[in-house]
Order: sequence, then structure tokens, then C-alpha cells
Amino acid sequence: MPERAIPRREAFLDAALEHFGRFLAGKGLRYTSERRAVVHAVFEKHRHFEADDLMLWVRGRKARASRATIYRTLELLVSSGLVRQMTFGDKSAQHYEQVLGIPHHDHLICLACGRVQEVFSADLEREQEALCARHGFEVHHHNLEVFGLCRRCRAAGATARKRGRG
Amino acid sequence: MPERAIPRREAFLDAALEHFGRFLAGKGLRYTSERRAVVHAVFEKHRHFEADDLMLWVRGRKARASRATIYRTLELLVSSGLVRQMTFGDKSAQHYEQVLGIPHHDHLICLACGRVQEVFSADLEREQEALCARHGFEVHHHNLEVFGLCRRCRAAGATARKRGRG
DNA sequence: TTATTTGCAAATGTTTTGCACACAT
DNA sequence: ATGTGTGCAAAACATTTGCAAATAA
Repeated sequence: MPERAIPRREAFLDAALEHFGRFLAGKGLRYTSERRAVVHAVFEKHRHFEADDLMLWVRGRKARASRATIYRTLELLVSSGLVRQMTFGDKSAQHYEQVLGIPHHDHLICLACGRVQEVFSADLEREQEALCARHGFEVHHHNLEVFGLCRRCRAAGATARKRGRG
Repeated sequence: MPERAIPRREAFLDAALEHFGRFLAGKGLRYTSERRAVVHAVFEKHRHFEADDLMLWVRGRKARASRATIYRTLELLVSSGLVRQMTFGDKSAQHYEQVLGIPHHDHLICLACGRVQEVFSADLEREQEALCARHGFEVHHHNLEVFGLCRRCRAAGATARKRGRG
């Protein structure tokens, strides 16, 4: 079976809080209420986000953190491996997504509706590894972003075209 | 043979100038000396670049174009399909590369030296297509960026580690 | 106690925009 | 002629930084 489903990301909040605590402690850094609030916001409910979304979520939870702190904490979260940074094509703001509890996956980005679909193929991963190996390249991580039309929008487009003609 | 070499991008200047001319004419837009100068700069010698590099190259050719014009022309070049926009990981400035005459390829980005290597694998492309097809996704284009260590830096690192130990 | 962290506001760097003048067709 | 394109300078963004005040360990 070359494919697997991408599991839901829930119930990882505690693990994330703990992981981040250990990361900070290991660097002699402090676990402030702001940093806890950011971890809560990231791991409670959300998938992809940008810095500004995150600030709003934190504030929506009666906690507070300045924009500067959001950025500084995001940097730490990325270093700790709890969050990864992405860049979808030509957008201006950086995108992030939680990593803990979520196996690697690629992204299909619909040009019509903007929806981002997460997919995985072991065969594809294997081919990537093989390609890099042939070039003597040691892989740390990778991003695959495929742009196109999702099933829904293809159907909608087809309908629209039929209507247009009829 | 699953792989092919990425050909050099040369002698595409004339084709690019013509292609862009047709694109502009088709939209009722004008082929100004600035736009020609930008196409020259992109297709004469260069591979990957950012907006500011391009401005310097244009000016290095005794032509002139303001920063605003560079950005406006880049947008047109992307629309015309002559250039594509990329974003390597977490960098701030957008990156571009010429497309005409250059078949699709992926990028291996070295975290140590920053070098960007272009690679291609037909098997990999096939797996990507298959994955998308399984999801009913119609592919327009895609980006694969692999981050890691290139052969050279791996060797250097190994040497450094040996020296450190010895 | 004290080094780290925070918020604020100012700085940065990239990209976009408004507008008067210049120009390609 | 006339609608487009240009340069300039200012605006718009996301992101980073300096610093005095606040705080976790």
C-alpha cells in the first residue's frame, strides 16, 4: 500500500508543552506564560497558519503576547522541531504548521479555492531519496508543493463550462 | 534511464524576446526598451536571481530601469511563462528563474554552502502524477525543494569532524 | 538576585502604488 | 493622438531589533 491517511492532530498539546519545556530547559531558556500561550494556541485546534493568525488565536484565549514575542517564539518552536515553516508559492507572509504527532506529508494547493490538501506516498518518498542519493545529497527535510485544481473545483469548473456552452 | 541532465540555458534570448513580444501584443501591451532590457538581462547569462540582482544586471548593461519597473516586468514575465517564481525556504526575498528552454527540474538546496543544484527524475515525476491522480487533483505545476548537505559539504564536514577528533 | 524575556516603537527590507511626465503604437 | 509605461517617492507589508521595565528560576 503506497499511501496512508494523514492522521488528525489532536491530543498532542500536552506532549508539545512538555517537549518545548525540555527544549527550553536544555538551552537555559525560560518557560514564560507567553510561550505557553503560544504553544496552546498552535496545538489546540489549528493546522496551517501565519504569524498574525497565531497572535489573534493567542489573544482569543484571554492570553496576551506582542507581535514581537509571537515571532520570537515561532523561531524557537521551529528550532525545537515542533513547528515547521513553509512558503506556499508567491505569498508574502510565511506559513507555519505544527509537526509533532503529524508524519511528513506533501501539499496539494488548489489555485481556484486556495484549499491545501495534505497527502503522502511512500513510493514518492522513496524516489526522492533515491534521486538525492544518486547526487550524493544528504536529505534533512523537503517541501513538495503541487499547484493545480482540486477535485471539487475541477467539477465546478466542468459544470460552469457546460452551463456556459448550453 | 530515469534521469536526464539539465541542459544549459543559452541561445534562448531571441526566442524569449519573441515570446514576450507576442505575449505583450496579445494583451495590447507595449514592448518598451526597459522591458527588452529586462528580458536581455534575464536570458543572457543568469540562472536564479532576485529582483535586486536583476536591477543591477540591467544597469550593468548600460540600460536603465527603476526598481518599480523591474517588479512590474517580472510580474509580466511570470504571467507569460518565461520566468517562474520560487521561494527557497525561509529567505525574505523572492527568487526567480528563467523557464524557456529549461525543462522542469527540482532543487537540492545545501544548508551549509547555499548552493542550489538542479535535478530531475522521470520516475519521481511519474510518482507525483500518480499521487495527484489518486486524489483527483489536476496538476498545473509543482515545486520540490530538498534541503540538506551537498556532496562537497558532506565531505568537508567529514574532514572537519576527523580533524576535530584527531 | 540576575540573566532572560517582554512590549513598545522604531528600523529594516521587500514589494506595491499614486501621480505627473514620457513614450510606443 | 492616446492609452500605456516610466521614474520617483511615499506607502504598505511582514519581520526584526534596541531598550527600559518586568519576570522566571
